[in-house]
Amino acid sequence: MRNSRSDVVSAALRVLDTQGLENCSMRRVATELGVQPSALYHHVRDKQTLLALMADEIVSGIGAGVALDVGTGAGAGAGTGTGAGTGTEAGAAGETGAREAARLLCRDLREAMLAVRDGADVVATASAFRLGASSVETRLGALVGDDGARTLLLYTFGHAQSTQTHRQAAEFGALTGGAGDPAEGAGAAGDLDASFDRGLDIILAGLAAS
Amino acid sequence: MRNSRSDVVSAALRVLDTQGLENCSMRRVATELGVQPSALYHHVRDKQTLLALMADEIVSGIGAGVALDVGTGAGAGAGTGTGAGTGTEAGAAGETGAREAARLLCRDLREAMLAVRDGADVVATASAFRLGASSVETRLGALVGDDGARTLLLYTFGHAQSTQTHRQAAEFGALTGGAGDPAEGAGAAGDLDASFDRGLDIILAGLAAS
DNA sequence: ACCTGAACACCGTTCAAGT
DNA sequence: ACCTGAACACCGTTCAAGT
Repeated sequence: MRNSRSDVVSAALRVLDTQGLENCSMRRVATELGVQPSALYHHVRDKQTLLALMADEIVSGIGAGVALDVGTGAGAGAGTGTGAGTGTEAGAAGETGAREAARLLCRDLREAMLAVRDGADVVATASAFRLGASSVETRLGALVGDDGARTLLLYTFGHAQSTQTHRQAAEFGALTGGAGDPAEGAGAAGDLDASFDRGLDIILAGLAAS
Repeated sequence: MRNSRSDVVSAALRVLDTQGLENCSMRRVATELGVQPSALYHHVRDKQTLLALMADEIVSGIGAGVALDVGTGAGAGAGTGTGAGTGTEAGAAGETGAREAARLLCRDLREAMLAVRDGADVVATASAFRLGASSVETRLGALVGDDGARTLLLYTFGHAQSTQTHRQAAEFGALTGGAGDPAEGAGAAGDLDASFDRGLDIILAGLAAS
């Protein structure tokens, strides 16, 4: 047994991270694996399938530190017992906890995508747009409802893609451009993180207002 | 003068709409134009540039019916005069008008992208991710602030992409699949529109709560 | 200015054949 | 089960040369 399916996925992720999505061809993955291109098709139906497996790998392990059931379980701060008094609401403190858990989940997802070159593109195209594909979507749905989950996910994907596009442009500019305005290069990374958080705030405020 | 730059863009949009983005190659655009592939490079630097021009064309004419300056001008319902009494707020009615104008702009943008096959993909990758590219972003920024504009745009792009992906899958299923559950096919289109509006509501509620 | 013809360095995928 | 070798039908882009 020379190579397994997960060997192929690992090699593909290595190529992705070093060469970028546009150079992540089946032929280069094969070369990375020391094998003929046709050999890949023994492990994977086609390139699209390989990209989906890569996306799964990128988001695997997301939200490990985030409580699973804030509203209903015994996990977070203002847990289970608040039910009877508050009527139709599931408990105000519990709802706040759910939104905070959703916030952490989105931050975690974003971080995982940004950790590998063009990761946001791969994840967004491979898993965002077939409904209910990811466990993250399910967990978000349980926390803030399906509409909220969808809104948060699309925002998170979009902002991560935008972040990676800007970072690549900045890298390119640093290589080709002049001496480089130091303030511009330094401020950019944190600015993008802050920008992401502000958008997250807007959506979470909207969910609170429902 | 055989062909102009905008002839190339038009031909490319025809190919896009009939064959889809994955088949919209320089060579097919050339064929559509009755010309050799190399001739295109007299009008357009490279494929990426052509895609950007196509994106501009797709979103051109958006928001024609939406008032330009709700908060500051004389356009919409509760115009200019409310300022003095309400202090730091620019007038509650004016803010509501701005958010409603933003809602119309986003709906308009979505509609324009959905009007051509894979239009959302083209617009999102070509113009969403270099900041301040579109006039739509500028207009949204004037209405609800930069963070709100970015959040609304990313959501609108993402949802439109998702919508087109699902529609294509449904089409494909209708061709290859069985007799076709009539309720499934009929309900899908309106469901996606309603889903978009609900997400929009969440974000606009969040902006109102700021 | 606009286009042709030919070439270069790539793609994804299939398929018989090997071990 | 896993892989090779060869082929098929494509790509984007460049460049000399034509009119």
